[in-house]
Amino acid sequence: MDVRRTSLTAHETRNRILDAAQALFVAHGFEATSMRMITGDAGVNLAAVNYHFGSKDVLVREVLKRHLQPLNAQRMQALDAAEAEAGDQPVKPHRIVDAFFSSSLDLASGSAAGREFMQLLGRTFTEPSPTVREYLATEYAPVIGRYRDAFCRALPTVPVEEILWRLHFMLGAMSYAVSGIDSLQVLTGVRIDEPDAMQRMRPRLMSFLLGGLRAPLPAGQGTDNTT
Amino acid sequence: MDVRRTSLTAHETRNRILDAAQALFVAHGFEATSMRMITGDAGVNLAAVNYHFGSKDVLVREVLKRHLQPLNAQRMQALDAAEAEAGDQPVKPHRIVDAFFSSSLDLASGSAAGREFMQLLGRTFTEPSPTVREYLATEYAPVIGRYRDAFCRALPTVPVEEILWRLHFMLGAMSYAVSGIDSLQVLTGVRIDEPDAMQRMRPRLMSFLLGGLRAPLPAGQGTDNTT
DNA sequence: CTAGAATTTAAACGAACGTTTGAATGAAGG
DNA sequence: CCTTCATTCAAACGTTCGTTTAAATTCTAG
Repeated sequence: MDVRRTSLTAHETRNRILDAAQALFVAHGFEATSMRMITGDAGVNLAAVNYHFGSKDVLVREVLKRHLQPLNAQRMQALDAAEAEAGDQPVKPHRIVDAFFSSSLDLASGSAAGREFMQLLGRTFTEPSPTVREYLATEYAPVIGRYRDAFCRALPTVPVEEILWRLHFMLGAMSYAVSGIDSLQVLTGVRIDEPDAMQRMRPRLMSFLLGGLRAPLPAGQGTDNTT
Repeated sequence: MDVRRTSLTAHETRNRILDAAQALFVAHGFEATSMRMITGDAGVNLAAVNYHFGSKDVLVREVLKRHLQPLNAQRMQALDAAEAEAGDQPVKPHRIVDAFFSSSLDLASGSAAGREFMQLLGRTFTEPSPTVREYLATEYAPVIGRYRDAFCRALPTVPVEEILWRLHFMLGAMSYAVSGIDSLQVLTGVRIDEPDAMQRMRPRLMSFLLGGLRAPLPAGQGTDNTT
């Protein structure tokens, strides 16, 4: 009845599968990565994924959850800290942006696995798989809600719809910057593999995001700015 | 020897395959879309794809090429026109941004098929398939080159590396805004299916992009700004 | 030491994949 | 009319997919 008997090696097998799967998902995508590729790279038996995770779909979710859950928790904490520091004043916009995106960039520039995961995460946002989309939505919903509210307090004169659009644009710029770095290579010759690529991108991305956030609102030209 | 005998219906078969394939690629991705799904939706025989295109890989390229080639041609023309209008003066940055992104947004807001294609294109940038990446690179290289030069002339004080980063960020914000609109739905409740969603997004995106482009350069903090 | 659960293993499962084949179909030219 | 050639069609090709099975192995607890 004691479940924790051989769990040490079991956890090791699980982690080896998760590591191999993450690397292969980045390199080939979810669909194009087969169980045999994963178990082969992980050095475990083909049946191990189904034994430890149940199915490939669950494995995909677990690969994402492993790093996304801590990441979003850190995003919450960073906003907590910024709000505590600001007292009863609204947090300044650039602090909110910093809280959200620094958490991501910390993960991306911390380790090779973190960079790998952020690359995967950026791709996953445009993943059509219903399972993946559903998981991402539930995982992100509370975080986005908190940040939306913080932005609304920080920019009380800006309609909430405008704030959501800009949050969306900022998310896109970052996701693409991290995950679509291969296309950047075509344009600039900068490779993400260079260990300091993330560090060099970071201040540039932050400046760009804040510039976009602070841009003048478009004049009410034809669009229904009823709110 | 006369090749144009039954070619009229042949072209029709080709187009029906391309249309069905594009819709399915958007809904399920390249890998998850099978030949049987495509030919079934198109109402043609299973062997038709291999007969008319040779392989699934070629079909994917043809689906992209059909709209991307005209799109990039229009981007070139738009920059030509802006440069002609500016005479020997450098084109203003906001005109360059407008030339590039208006072409995309025109396509996205023109027809349902155009919107569908732009959604597919945004996803394709993060597609790991080597065949697709290679095609995108060759298709985009001359366009990016022209726009990079235009930006360099318009912003002579800004280092080319900074310009490329910002171009990359802008591309990401737009790609994500168009293709990842499903995640926007989670955040805002705005659905891309609404016919005027693109029109409502357009001024907001343009304002955001220009704000990011004009943002102050990050101070040389720790990064090697040797150039 | 031994009973028993947890894990690993090799082998096989049916289903779906992209592609190929050879005959049937249809329209145009001599 | 008959040949010709492009196209369509149903059927099958071999391969790979995710998953399952049952025996072998490893580990722990009593």
